[in-house]
Amino acid sequence: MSDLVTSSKRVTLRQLAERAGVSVTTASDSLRGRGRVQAATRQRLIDLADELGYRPNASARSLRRGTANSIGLYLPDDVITMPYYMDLAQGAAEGAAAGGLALTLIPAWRDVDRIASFPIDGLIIVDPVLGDPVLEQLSALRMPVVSCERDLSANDSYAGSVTIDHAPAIRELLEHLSSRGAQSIAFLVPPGTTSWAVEIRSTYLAWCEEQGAEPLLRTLLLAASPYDVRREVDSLFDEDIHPDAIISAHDGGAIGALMAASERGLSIPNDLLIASGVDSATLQLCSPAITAINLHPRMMGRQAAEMLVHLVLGDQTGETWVKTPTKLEIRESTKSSGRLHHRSRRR
Amino acid sequence: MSDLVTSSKRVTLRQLAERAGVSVTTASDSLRGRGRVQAATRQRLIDLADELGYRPNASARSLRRGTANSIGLYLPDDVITMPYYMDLAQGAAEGAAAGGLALTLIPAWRDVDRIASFPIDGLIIVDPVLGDPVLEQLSALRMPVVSCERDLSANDSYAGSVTIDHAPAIRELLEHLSSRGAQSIAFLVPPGTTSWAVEIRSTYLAWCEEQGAEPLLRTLLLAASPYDVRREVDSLFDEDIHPDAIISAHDGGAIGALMAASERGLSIPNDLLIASGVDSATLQLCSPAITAINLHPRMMGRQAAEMLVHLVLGDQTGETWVKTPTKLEIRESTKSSGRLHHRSRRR
DNA sequence: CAACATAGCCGAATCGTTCCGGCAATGCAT
DNA sequence: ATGCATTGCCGGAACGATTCGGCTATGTTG
Repeated sequence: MSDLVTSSKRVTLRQLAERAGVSVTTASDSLRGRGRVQAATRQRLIDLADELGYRPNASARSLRRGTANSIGLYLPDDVITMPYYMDLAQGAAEGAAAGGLALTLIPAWRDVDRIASFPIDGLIIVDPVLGDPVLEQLSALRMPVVSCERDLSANDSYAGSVTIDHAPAIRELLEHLSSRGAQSIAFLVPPGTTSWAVEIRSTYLAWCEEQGAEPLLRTLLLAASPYDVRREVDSLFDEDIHPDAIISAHDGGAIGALMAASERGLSIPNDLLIASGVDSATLQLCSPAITAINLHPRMMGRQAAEMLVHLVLGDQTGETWVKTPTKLEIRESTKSSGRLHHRSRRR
Repeated sequence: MSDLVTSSKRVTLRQLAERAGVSVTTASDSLRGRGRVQAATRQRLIDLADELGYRPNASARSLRRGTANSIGLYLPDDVITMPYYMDLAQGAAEGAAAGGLALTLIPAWRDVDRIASFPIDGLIIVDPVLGDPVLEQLSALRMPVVSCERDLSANDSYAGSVTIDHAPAIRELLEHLSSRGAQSIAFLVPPGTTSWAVEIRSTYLAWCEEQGAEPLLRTLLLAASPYDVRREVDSLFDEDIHPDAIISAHDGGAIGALMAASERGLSIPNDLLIASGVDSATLQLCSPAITAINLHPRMMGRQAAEMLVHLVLGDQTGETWVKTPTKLEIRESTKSSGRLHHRSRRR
């Protein structure tokens, strides 16, 4: 029943200082751990602030410090419906909050000026896409920018980035399929406008070369229509190719492959192995559940946010080039116990 | 090459006023359309502001006005990986930006105090879940709160909400299936902790009653494991039930149903119709593509944000209870041309 | 011409926090 | 006792936009 509870306004630093019988300077210094304040006094202020539920006014702090107390998240516009990005966004929000900053979601309008008009101290660019006009003007933002995944152009505007070693991950998947007896592994991959696409594509080609195998590559937009997906998958069977394994870079392609295969009476994983380069909930619900590479998007978002927080706060500690680990989630779609059953080639 | 371009700092109102040879008051009044300023002077200031690329400092404005210039988005924590929510979030970001506010993504920590510590003027609660401790303390936030979808508890803390008329949407789907010859329609639905679940569940039961049909209801968590999904779907076939249509409230269940059905050698849509209560990209990639209800999440997010912007800015105009339309996306999974082929019942 | 109204503009306070510089009191060495 | 360093605390000036009230000129009315 104290007046503190009933007072509708939030407690200010001045009120806190008055209650404690000290100046606002001392109050501020106590709470921020700055200046020269007796330990006892400092603790008294901290306790009182806690008791009164004092919360510093973010606007005032921002004005004084010349910061916005927030970082922005810039997502690719055509694929934002992928659950991957929602996970990443949540991780970023958590990472930002852990550093005392808020996460502002930037609308998918490809325009630097509009981004610049948001009150943010830094920006996370997710999956920089080659040709995005925004990327070329990042320096105009005059704020630290970190990327999730590399920028393909030789863009030196980034203060840091969180990346994934796709090469070993794809190799692990290829080896896995190979160990299950796959000899002809097809690969569906988006066009090379992101470092992810480029990296997994070249890794696949290199691996094929090493193995002396004929690459079986199909290009498929991330935002491919159902029709496109089916056409590309079908093309793998229509010609006299008959792969015994299909990897799709994104989950939709894997599901499309599963569908096309079962329509043709192929048994997964006995006749054909299927895997996805990105994990998603639906892959687990398929029958058989589809093997996929878990890219840990939530962790990636969190790491990017934490890194950016450090940069924004001028913290010299902290890496600016970190890697997120991957994990191959092996599921039924590649669990054939014996060797693959190779059907006779027919035309 | 002007000093304006090279000056690294942003232009302030004071600098703008000095350049124009007027006071800051006049400058502010001109740009905000307040006070008494000659039309010519006003226009001159507007032009100059545009030329210098003046952007009001959000922190200063916030401090002065006592607002944060931002609204928060609070998402359910266990299902955020659904693409539905990513769409909704993007729509909300756009809606907020259209009103000059930023959208802050609130981390999925169920704690009012932490929400209150974010600099936001209002909050969007997406899919209020019965039992969420945060919902009971919304009034402690002392800011307008709008919801996407109704709150099941008689919570009067909302200043507005965006809802969906699920009843007619589900009825349309049921009628559609019925018109395709379905006589025994099974329904997979989450437990009744959200208004969505409750509404579609009761609509289904009511419709069954009207039709004199035996309801075939299975409860399935939104975040159900693959194992759970399969168990519930299988239970529809294991017993002597043999539905000729299955609706799953969420897309994962529909895919699970499709998988289970094809394993049993059922032909979709000839032996069994399948539909989903929520649309998603993967549903279109299935074979056959799965009929679904498009809930227009992006529009919903946008509407909620716009409504909240109005409330925050004290705008009296604008509805506080709006509805988002739905659209039944009919696809191959329910497009059987003739009547369903009813197999002989066997045990 | 006096009295008053209004248009057009501006000074200065305000929001809440941070932090530079300063002041008094105390400790310490000479 | 004197000089100097250190500790503990505080005054007050920013940060940039908004806005209240007030001040001049000019017009308007009787």
